[in-house]
Amino acid sequence: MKISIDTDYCLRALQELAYQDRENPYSIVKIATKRKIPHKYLEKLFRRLRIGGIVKSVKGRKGGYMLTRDPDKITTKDIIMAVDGRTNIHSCTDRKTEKLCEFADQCSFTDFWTDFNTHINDFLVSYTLEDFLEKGK
Amino acid sequence: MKISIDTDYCLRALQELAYQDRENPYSIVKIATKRKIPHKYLEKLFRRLRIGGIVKSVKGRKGGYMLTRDPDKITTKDIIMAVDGRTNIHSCTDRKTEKLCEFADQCSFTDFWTDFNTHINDFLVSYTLEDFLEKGK
DNA sequence: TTTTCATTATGACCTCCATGATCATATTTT
DNA sequence: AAAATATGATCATGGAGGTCATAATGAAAA
Repeated sequence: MKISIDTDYCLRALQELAYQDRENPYSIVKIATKRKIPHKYLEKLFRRLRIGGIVKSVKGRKGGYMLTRDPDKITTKDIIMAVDGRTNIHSCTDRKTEKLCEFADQCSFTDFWTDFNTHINDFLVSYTLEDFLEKGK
Repeated sequence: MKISIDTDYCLRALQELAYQDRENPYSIVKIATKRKIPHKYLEKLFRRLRIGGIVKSVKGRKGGYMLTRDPDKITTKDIIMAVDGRTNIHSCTDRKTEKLCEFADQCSFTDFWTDFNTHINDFLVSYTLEDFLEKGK
């Protein structure tokens, strides 16, 4: 039960990107060096963010990345979903086959896990990228 | 951001133990075979639960484990703390040195992580082992 | 009283996968 | 040509998950 370093990197990188001009692409190398993130690694993360619809890319010289929408429209849930593929802390599925446990409906833990997932989800939806920007800068 | 299998195992095992007579030790082998948990692995987990004050042990023949207190006095937070050593999802510390980030007080993410940890903590405290026992059995 | 046996106690060890990170190379556009 | 993204292969490592061997303990059988 720990946040992945991927999420951590993405939050910092997206914060940096949010400070830039929305209309001009900003390169990964700049973000990476500024925020001290391995830039080859950040490339991979931004690929996921692009597929997840958080950022869009412009190729070639003068290219780079831009946010697809205003920071207050990007929740932490959106970001974690894009980068990790899920936000639920537990699913009543087999760890290997991914199949739902056949006793889930009669299991006394199911409600607990569902409730837990919901709490986390609600929390993550309540924070947006906007919340991480210093006002007045 | 995923619950450890250790937590999962412990919840099931403690539920099983909670169904037994509080005054008589119940052996790990019985719990393990009943709940289909590798018993050698469960031994290690119960060591942590004992050190964490969730269960107490009786050695020798007829020995085994017992809960140290009533199920409604054992929260999921207690269990996860005992078995994983923490319940916080993120700490603003270096992953290797464990030292607190020197910019934590001026960092715009600190509040978010603190808030996140608090939410999870509150949630975990609100559930006890009692909640997982079928009434009327 | 002695022995046996079922249990916990402890630490070393093993295996494997996910995480974290790099490299090489292709593609695009100024 | 240069500077950027795009993509996939590959590498390294730690931690998660699990096993093994052996000692210590204490109740019950002999």
